[in-house]
Amino acid sequence: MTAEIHPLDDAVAESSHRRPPSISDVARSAGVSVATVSRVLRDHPDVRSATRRLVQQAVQDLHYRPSSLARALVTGRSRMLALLVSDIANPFYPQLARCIEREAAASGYTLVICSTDDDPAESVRYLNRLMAYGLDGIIHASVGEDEAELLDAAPDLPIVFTNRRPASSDVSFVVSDHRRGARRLTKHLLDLGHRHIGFIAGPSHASNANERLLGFDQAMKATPDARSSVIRGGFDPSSGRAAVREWLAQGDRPTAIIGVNDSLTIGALESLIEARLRVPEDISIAGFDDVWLASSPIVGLTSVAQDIDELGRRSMQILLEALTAPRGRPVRQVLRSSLQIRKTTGPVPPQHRK
Amino acid sequence: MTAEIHPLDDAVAESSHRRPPSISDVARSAGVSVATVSRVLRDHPDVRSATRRLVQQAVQDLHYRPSSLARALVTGRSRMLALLVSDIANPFYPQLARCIEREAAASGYTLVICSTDDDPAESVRYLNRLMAYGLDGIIHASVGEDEAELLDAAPDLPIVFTNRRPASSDVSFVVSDHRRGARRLTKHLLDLGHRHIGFIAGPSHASNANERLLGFDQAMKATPDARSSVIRGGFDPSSGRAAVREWLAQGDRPTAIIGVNDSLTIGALESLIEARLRVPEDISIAGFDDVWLASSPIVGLTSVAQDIDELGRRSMQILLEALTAPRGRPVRQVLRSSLQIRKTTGPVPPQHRK
DNA sequence: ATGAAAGCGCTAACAC
DNA sequence: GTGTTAGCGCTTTCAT
Repeated sequence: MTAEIHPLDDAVAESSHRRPPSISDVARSAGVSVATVSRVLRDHPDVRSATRRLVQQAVQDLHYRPSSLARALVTGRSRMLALLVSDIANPFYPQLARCIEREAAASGYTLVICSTDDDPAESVRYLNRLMAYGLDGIIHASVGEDEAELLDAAPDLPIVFTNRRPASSDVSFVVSDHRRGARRLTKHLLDLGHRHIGFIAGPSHASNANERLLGFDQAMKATPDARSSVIRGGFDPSSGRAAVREWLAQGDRPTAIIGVNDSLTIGALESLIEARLRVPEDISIAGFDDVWLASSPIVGLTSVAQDIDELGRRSMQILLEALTAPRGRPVRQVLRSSLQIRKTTGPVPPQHRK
Repeated sequence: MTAEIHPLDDAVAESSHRRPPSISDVARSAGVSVATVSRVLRDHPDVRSATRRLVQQAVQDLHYRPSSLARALVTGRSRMLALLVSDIANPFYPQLARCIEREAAASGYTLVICSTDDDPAESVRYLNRLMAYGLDGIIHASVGEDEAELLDAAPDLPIVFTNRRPASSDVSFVVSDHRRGARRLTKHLLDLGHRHIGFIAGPSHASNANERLLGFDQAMKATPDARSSVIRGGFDPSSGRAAVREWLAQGDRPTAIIGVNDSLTIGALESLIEARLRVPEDISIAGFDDVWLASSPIVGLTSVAQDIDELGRRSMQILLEALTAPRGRPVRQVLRSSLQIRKTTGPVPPQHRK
């Protein structure tokens, strides 16, 4: 392959920093108009196949790459999507993110993951920043109290909520049946003989946390001699640790503990271990989400599993539909969760039996 | 607040879908030219403060938001950065990502996190996709064999490697002193009396993994009666499990195991537990990175800690400099790692003492 | 089937 | 100080 010589081409080796080729460079090189190049690039049928090949050749030769920027500017669609999560360090979210990422890429969309810390201001800041880039849509999986602000910062932006149920009634969502899951888990503990169960509840603004608490309450209320203790906090391991410390300090600790998610529950478990309590002989503990670590033999945490992949797949699918069909009816889906019983829950210790 | 009436304004309630205001709308509303509006937006000094206020008022009234898209198209800078990671589900990366995200946002940059699976094709695909959006720079923290491809897919793009040392000599990087860390960890085990140490090495293409292996080898070679077994694999927990299974199957297992990262090591630990081996009484085990889970009392894994936050801060700082100063000399930094001794490493069991 | 031309929303000369 | 204007790289009528 020998280099051709272009006599008197303007800018022959003129500068070491040559700008990337534009569509008009391709057009010139192929001897056609920019419109034709544009058609070829978008697989428009009205192009003679000879012309098409000509253009494709020029594209190759020049290593031409179309500018999504310019394209987005003129079409008004950036093919860029955002996923809002509470905290990418909570293992539930990477799993969701990877799944959604894959789906998005398969449909030609680029996904930007935003860790909001459940701070509404941060959510809105992110959203505004991305809207300036022409963001096409959002999957909202974080649980901060940002729904109203978000919805009116971007009234016309397709959005689907997942992991949390939106308050507004005309927004699409996919969630797990948190309440039912909580009921089943609570029932499991009651069946094991526990009559004093602690619930580490997470922040009161989070709808998924509240539904889980609700399910717990329902199951407990249905059992006359059962007694519950609820402690509020955050979603992270340190909140779990704090809750356990509080129960231990006050002397009258529950014989079983439910944490509102696995991340927090693992923190609680840490504190139990530090306090030399044996799990489940002295105390039982269980969580929600069934993240990878929960199922690991190291921890073996009893947990209410969400079908994270299905959550991701469906929310992406709903968003894609909203993206093409402008104003469809909101889609509302609830997925089954499943109770995974492992080694952190066992019968109530003898001395606490009635 | 009563609504004003705009008689005969064009497009009065003409459609429910009004397009967002552009800079020329603002200009018209403020009674100035677009150039002046642009100046105000960019804090250009050559604007009378009265005019400035006028414009700012119009911006507020119209809820105007400048289009980063258009801006990027004309300036050639998108203020968008990418972080390439191997696998966002490996807890090392979210920690790094959050730190870098924060730094980026503080400098007005938006960060896109890309999980490459250490697949070069995936890296390049991501990069191309983002370059079409005018990506300004990259922090490369994934360890796939993609260096050459990446570097010539984007020869002029500022890039800094972190977590891995690039082969090319004129690329900036910040890494931890993996080799020294490995030597210290190995020495710790040798001091405990271990003479047969297994190393689960990760993929052979990963430079950080190789440096850790190198450090291990150095320390082992310096001890005449010490014997090592090395098993190659991936970076994830299942590779750790596979390695342990192999050692157990072949009967002559090491008395101590080092995993090339914590994620993999935790997998190995799982298999030890399943095999009813007591840690550290029967066998010792340790890893690298010191992710949060390693330091948790549940696991309490001995680990060589990287200063992840510092890694993030510095790589961002180097990238920012490269972004402003076009062609500076490459920056090469090596950070200290520190050995965290916890409860998974202990003296060699009596029957294995010489 | 192809081309010419008008923008998309902005910045950056350059004029006044 | 402020306005005019020519693009940035593309898509999209509308002609031909």
